[in-house]
Formats: sequence, structure tokens, C-alpha cells
Amino acid sequence: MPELPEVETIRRGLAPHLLGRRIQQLIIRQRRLRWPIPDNLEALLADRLIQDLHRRGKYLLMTTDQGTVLWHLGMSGSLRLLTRPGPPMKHDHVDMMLDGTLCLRYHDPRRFGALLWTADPPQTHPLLRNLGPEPLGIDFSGDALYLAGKDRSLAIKNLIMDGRVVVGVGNIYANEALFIAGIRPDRPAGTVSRHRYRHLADAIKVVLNQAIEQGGTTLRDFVDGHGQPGYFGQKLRVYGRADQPCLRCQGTIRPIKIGQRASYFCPRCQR
DNA sequence: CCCGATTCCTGTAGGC
DNA sequence: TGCCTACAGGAATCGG
Repeated sequence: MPELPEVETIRRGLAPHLLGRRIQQLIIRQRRLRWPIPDNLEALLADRLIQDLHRRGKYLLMTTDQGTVLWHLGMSGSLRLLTRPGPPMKHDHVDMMLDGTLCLRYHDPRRFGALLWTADPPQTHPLLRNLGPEPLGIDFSGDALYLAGKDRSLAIKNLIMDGRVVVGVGNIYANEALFIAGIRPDRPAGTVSRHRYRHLADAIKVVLNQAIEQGGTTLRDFVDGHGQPGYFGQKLRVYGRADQPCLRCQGTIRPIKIGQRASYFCPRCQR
């Protein structure tokens, strides 16, 4: 499931190969993703020059000479750079043909991803306009989290997974960050002190940076732009470790559902 | 405004 | 072996 570290890993891997190249042709085999791929995207992208590859939250932003491609990988999407593409497999929905035989191929079994276009500054696009700060940027802090969470009853885990509060933190890293910070994931956001919010903000930064260093987390099918898995899965402290010993106190990691989502925590270390 | 439930989708795993 | 069901989840949207 691509969260911020996985998208950043893809971005870093692809950028050197894409920058300065021209899109020869876009081949779309399935337009129905989270939102339909725009009807005229083939025409809009033909002959466009790729000038930059950015990330905003979990969105990959491909800047061209006439506008920006917004790419979201949903939960099962992958982008692979292929030097000589073979015949498309099932769920290979889009091929972006670059100079020569180079091909950027989008694969997404569950089709929760999106491929959109804007000619305007991307930050004004409806999907990006209301996004909160980047967790690894200077606008994000424990104080910012505290302000977003005070007087609110929702679970702290849901607060940090809300893209309007902070972007890029999905289910896996929310669980990990709350373990590092020693906060129960189901604790009402309004009951967390400013001091503990500072710890939490630090924990989010730590876990995301560690995951980026490891090339992301491959639970089942995540691969980077060159088809390589990430290795942070071996370093997960609580996620998916129900009934296993806590790495800190040897107590037992407990699974709970929070807002229909799988959550894991150590009842002794997290309060 | 706030917050929980619902929705999209398909591969995988577990029960029988 | 095959059929069925439950489950996984990012994030917009709906309903109370």
C-alpha cells in the first residue's frame, strides 16, 4: 500500500529517468479508476516534455511544459519503468511511452488509483487544495497537531490519517508512529497533551524517514519504479504483529479495529 | 462543523 | 478442487 515513503521511493527512482524526456504516446486500456481518466488525456500528453517529478502527500506530480499529471496509486497501484515492454498483463491499465522503447507502465488491480491532469498550478486542484502540511516539511510540528486535535473526540489514529491535518500517513505508519510515541491509537485526540503531540510529530518524522531509507514497506505487492520491493516491513514494530511480543516490554501486541481499520498496539507501552 | 459509515475494487485466505 | 465469504484499505462523500 503506497503511503508517503513508498511514493517517495518511486519518485526518487523514476525522476532521473524521466526528467527531460518527451512523452511520445499514452496508451490507456482501462479508464475507470477512482475517477475516470480524462477523455482527452492521450491528446493532452502527446509530445509533452517532462520537466519535473514531485510528490505531494501520496500524489505523484509530473510537471510538463503545459500542465501537470496527477498520479495517485491508491492501495494497489504500481509504476514500473520498462526498457522494452512485453505484452501488457492483466491490470496493466496505462502505458506512457517515452523516447524510443522506454515505457512507464501503470498496474493497479484494485483500481483505487487516479490519473488526472491540470493545466493550473497543481496546488489549486480540488484534490490538493485542502491538503495539510508535509510531515517532513517545516510546516509540520507537534504544536500544529495539537491545534488540530484539541477539543476533538475522534481517535488520535484517525486524526493523523486525516490528509487535512497531515498528508501521507496511512494505516501502517500511523500504527508505528503511535507505538513510538507511546500513545494508544484509540485515545480521543482531545485528551492528548501538547507535550505528547510533540513526541508524536517526532515519531511520525522518524518512522517515515526510516521507511524511506529502507525503500518503503512491501507487505504483499509494493514495488518501486524498477520492480524492487522495500525492506521496511522487517522493521515494523507493531503493524501486523497481533499476539506477538512487544519489542519494548515483551508484553503482547493487541489488535483492535478503529474506524473499520486494522490497528495494533501494546497496552503496556501505549496509553 | 464534526464524526462515523459507506463506497469504489479485486486478490487472497480461510472454512467447508 | 472448488465455491463461498470475509477482509484488506485511501480517501471522497454521505447522513445524522
